[in-house]
Amino acid sequence: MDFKKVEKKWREKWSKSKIFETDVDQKKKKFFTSIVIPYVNGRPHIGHSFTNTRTDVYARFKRMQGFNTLLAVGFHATGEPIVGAVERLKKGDKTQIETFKMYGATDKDIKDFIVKGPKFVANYWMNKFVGDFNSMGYSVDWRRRFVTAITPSFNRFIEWQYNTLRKKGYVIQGTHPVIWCHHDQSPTGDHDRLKGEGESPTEFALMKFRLDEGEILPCATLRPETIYGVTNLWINPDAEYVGAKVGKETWIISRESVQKFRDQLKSVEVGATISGADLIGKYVTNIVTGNKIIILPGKFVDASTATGVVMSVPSHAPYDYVALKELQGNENAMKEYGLDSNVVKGIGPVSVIKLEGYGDHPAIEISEKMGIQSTAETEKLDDATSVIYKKEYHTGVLKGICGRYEGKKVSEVKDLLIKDFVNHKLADTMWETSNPVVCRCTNKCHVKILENQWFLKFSDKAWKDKVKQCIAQMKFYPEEVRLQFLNTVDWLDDKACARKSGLGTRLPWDKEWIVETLSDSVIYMAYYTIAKTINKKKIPYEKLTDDVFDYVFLGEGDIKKIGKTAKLSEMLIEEMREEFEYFYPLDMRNSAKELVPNHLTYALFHHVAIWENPRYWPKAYSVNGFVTVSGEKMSKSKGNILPLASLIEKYGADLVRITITTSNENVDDADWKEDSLKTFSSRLEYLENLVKEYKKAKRKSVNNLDKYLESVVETSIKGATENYEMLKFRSGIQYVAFQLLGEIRHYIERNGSIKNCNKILLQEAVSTAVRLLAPFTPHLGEELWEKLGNKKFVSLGPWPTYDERRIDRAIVELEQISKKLQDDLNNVLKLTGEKKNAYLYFVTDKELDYFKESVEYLRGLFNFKKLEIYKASDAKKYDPEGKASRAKYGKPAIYLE
RNA sequence: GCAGGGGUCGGAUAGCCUGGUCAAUUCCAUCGGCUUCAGGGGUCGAUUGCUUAGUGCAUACGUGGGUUCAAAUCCCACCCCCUGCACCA
Repeated sequence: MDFKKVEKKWREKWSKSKIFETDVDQKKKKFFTSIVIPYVNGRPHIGHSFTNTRTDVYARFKRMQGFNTLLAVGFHATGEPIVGAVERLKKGDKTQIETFKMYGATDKDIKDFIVKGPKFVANYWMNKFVGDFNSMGYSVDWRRRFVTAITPSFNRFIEWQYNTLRKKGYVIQGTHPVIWCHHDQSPTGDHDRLKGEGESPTEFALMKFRLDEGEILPCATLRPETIYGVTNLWINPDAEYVGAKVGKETWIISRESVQKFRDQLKSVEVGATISGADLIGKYVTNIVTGNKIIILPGKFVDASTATGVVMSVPSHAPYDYVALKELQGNENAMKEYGLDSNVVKGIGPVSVIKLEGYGDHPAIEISEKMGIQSTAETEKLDDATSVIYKKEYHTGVLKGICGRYEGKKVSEVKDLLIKDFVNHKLADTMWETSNPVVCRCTNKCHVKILENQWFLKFSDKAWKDKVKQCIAQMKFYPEEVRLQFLNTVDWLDDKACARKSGLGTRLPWDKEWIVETLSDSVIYMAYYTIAKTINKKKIPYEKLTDDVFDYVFLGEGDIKKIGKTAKLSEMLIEEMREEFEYFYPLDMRNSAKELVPNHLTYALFHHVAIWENPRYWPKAYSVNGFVTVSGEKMSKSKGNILPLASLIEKYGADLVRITITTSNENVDDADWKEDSLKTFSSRLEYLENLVKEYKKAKRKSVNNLDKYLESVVETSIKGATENYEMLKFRSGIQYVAFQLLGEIRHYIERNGSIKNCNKILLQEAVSTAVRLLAPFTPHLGEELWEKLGNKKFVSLGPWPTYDERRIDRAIVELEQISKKLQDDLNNVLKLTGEKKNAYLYFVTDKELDYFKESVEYLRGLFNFKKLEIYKASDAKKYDPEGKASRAKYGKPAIYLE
């Protein structure tokens, strides 16, 4: 069949007849779902299509079942990527140009992108999306589309959403540490990093040491308990330090760290520059213990990390021990910095922590065991540090030297120590990452505390409980993901919901903030219900006041007053209200698993916050995995991204649809294999052929085989319907493409030829197969449906119904016995070689009767001259070797000669 | 570190929650036969070993142990793999 021609034909018919434009119909039950709003900085590839096609298949299934089904699609442009892409294009970035070109942008388009900017880019790709979705045969009501951040009335809707949330106390303001790029003046997310993926801001204790002159040298550490074992400080002699006024104190810190403190809400007045070398040899007081210790040179000290001042605890820190030993063995270095070698050599480790399995100085032990010779062996040192740190943290106990903290476990006392030290002004704290983070712009990042940031108060216990209540009444496919949602709700903390850059809607009460992407795409499904009216009547956004939305979505207020102040006709307001009331809630949301811990969960938070009444909460979530291509992850670098358009061009939409949707049905990754495409291609051809041939069936009488076929049809309908219902498309399609079609083939073969088949039953079987496949292969479905003599669209049903009573279990069992008997005959013949005559002995009359109809078929199948059947108890039977005695029910005895 | 998921006969998947009917589902792959079939067609058979007139036995479901008349399925320990951890779509 010419798939492309057929697909074009039906796409046009659908579009002309508008059957996918869904309006309120109070007489019919509705079904509302939407495709997860795609981000338009490119074009759909096979990855999107897995999730999206599953959604369309489900919508089509529901539509065929008779639901007034609305499948809505909008588009997403909120955030940074589109803006970023345009920026990169301006700089002539090759990868960006290639990416866009791969999706079909021309040189001229690229020029337009640069000149006309982000909104143009978004609209450009949106149109491509619409085209591709249509080519795929998605049954979308396009009257309801919009683009977030770009469609003004949608932005108005988001303003209403945030005003409402704020009124209810769900939006709060606060400070928050983020990893910050000073160069870009923005937070640096994981994906924006050249180095340091997975790093997050950590609060370090800042231990203070005082020079005799009064200046403070602050050392950042995660191990404040080791303050009792500090033997010296390390300063990088080559680095530049500054004296800086911090509060009432003067600190000596590396020049690089000044900006950090400023970004962490400390006022820092920079004074004199001090070279690291000048500090070497001076003494400071450990203000916790009162001990005097010396400052030593350490070139390994990174001035850009923390404060550039490091405290040395050789007993418990491998780096410090190795560095100290290195210096003690280096007379030249000591001389160079004017150090008294006797003093340096006199420094010995001070033990602070008792650690099982180790002696007094775990760091020394492990360094020696690992044979670490110099501070240059950073890999080994990092390992050693990590081992000691973990072990001491979990099992170490503080010794007597720690005064009132003696006998406490490190893990128990750490927080208390920091608190005590800070309270007594012996220490401060600062934010830093454990490992360096480098921004894509190659700048080194540090932690900044953002002020006046707006948050969604996801930590709110009552809010969480409500979400859990929502989860309890929802359906999940597969059921296992319910747990993931519950866990997400538990660990979710306050979520920053606004940024200062990118596309988006401004917070109505604080215009310098823009609502962030994951926060403006959580209740947009509600907007679909009213988008039709807004788009059709071109309602200007100013008329969509908060009062209007309150009335439409919440049923609050007096419509007469609202209409007057908003200058909007009451009728239109009522129309929107009716649409919302009819279509809401969302009956099914299908999505990829990556959205479980964010978008899908946030959507629940927002729904329960805005709509108190559970009637409006989402009904069901379905989650699927990602798509790999022949076992490999799709990525730009591997060059294996498969744009949807090129696949449709190559194979036609129906084949792509059925192959991708049945490639997997749980949350594991789905693999796109061209091999499976072949399988379906031949199955569909066979079905097509059946539609051509079925009319040749002439028989009117009904025999056992017909009853068998009838039973198989019923089982297939049942199996397919039940599995589709749970979006288990792979299992469902097995009933149709493999079981049902296979059994039809078997049926025709058993009848000898199509001509001998029962006319009505064969037609019914074929018609059933066409319909059960139609959600997957809608174009072919329409074509075959038409060829079967139907006048209406198969897309509108009716879905085949099933009746358990039509399944004749006895007949099914007997046919299975027959298949098994064939196997047995085969086996015996293989062992004995060819035989002329066959004799079969049955225990029951039931079997004997059934096989009477099959004698000729079996004889022909094995080329026997003669095939006779007997009841095993028959006295007159022919049975020279007494085989009949071995017959059992379901296993007739065999004699061959 | 915190949280979740998983390791099944060449590949991919089902079954395990509610132990036995599981040598284990289904698709694919490979090999062989057939179909006047020649190269993305259909169909039948084989793909742990031995044995056999359609059978039976022994090994098999990450590793090691346990519970039980009986375990892929329940319990314990261990090894390995994957995913998410936020201001980013």
